[in-house]
Amino acid sequence: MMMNQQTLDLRMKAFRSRCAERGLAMTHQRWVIYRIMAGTAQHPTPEETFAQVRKEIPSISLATIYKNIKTFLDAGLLREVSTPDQTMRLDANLESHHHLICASCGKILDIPEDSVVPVHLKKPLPKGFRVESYNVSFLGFCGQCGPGVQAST
Amino acid sequence: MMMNQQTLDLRMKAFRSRCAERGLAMTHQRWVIYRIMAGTAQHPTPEETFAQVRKEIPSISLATIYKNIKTFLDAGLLREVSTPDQTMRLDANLESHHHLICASCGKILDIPEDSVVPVHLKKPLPKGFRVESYNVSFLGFCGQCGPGVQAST
DNA sequence: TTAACTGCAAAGCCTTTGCAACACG
DNA sequence: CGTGTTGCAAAGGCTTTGCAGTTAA
Repeated sequence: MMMNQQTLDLRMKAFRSRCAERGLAMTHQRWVIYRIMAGTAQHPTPEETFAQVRKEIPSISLATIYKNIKTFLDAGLLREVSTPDQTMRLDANLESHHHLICASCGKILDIPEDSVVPVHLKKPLPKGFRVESYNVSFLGFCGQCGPGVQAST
Repeated sequence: MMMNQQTLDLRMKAFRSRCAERGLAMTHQRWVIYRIMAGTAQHPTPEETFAQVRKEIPSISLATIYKNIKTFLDAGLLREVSTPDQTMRLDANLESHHHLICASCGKILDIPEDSVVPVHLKKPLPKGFRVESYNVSFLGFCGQCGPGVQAST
């Protein structure tokens, strides 16, 4: 996960203009929150993001994390992932993709769209329904868990 | 949705033995909760279920609904559906199936497994991951909503 | 009869909101 | 400078828990 200063500057510039396009101020907090979310494939919860951001901005509050997550969702900079968890999980990967979910530890891995043969419907949909997109969730067990193995804490 | 007394008796018997198999007492509350959940394809929330059950058992408490939902989930009589909502949605349809989700009003419709051509992976999975099942969520707009149309309350 | 279940009320999360001080543009 | 943003604290939902009384088997 090495990243040099130049790359970071470029990303910050890109983020700054994406904010500008939407009339959002580019604050230090926003940049750190976004950089951390976009820098992980872990689909972090607000709480996990808070913990990470706090390492850089100890004074940040959880409310700011929540407010900005909402702002980013509205702006289309983040997406919410559906999981059986009772807490929100976020995804900064805006490309169309699918998910691999470990039934034991809950870990979610992304699968690129082109790893899956396009899904077809064999039968007509209920009348009037128009499909815009679809998402496949594969449920199974990751290497660390394996079926029958208890979830590690 | 007509159902005669005989059919109901049969279902109740079936439910009673399913409870017995798992060492669960067959209470009036449990039967009504289960019957109502199994009698709808609407993937009800605990609150919606509470409202329905209350019509028959006005004294029931929301805590009893929650406790029994948990009991049924553990017993495998219900499943939890993943949605972008922040509230739990339940499904008494235990057959393998897929979902059609209206992006506007949030309604979820079931699609039988055999309406979808089996999904294939073109590329290998991350090392060690074993897939047990998968679920396809189609996102779109139902007949009542249509894109661009405001969600009705 | 006895273990399990119910209903109530209180507590526990996660998330949102109101407001004064502060920062971006 | 003015609007938008932050941090704090309090409030709001949804869900869980503890307990005394009740019920199924």
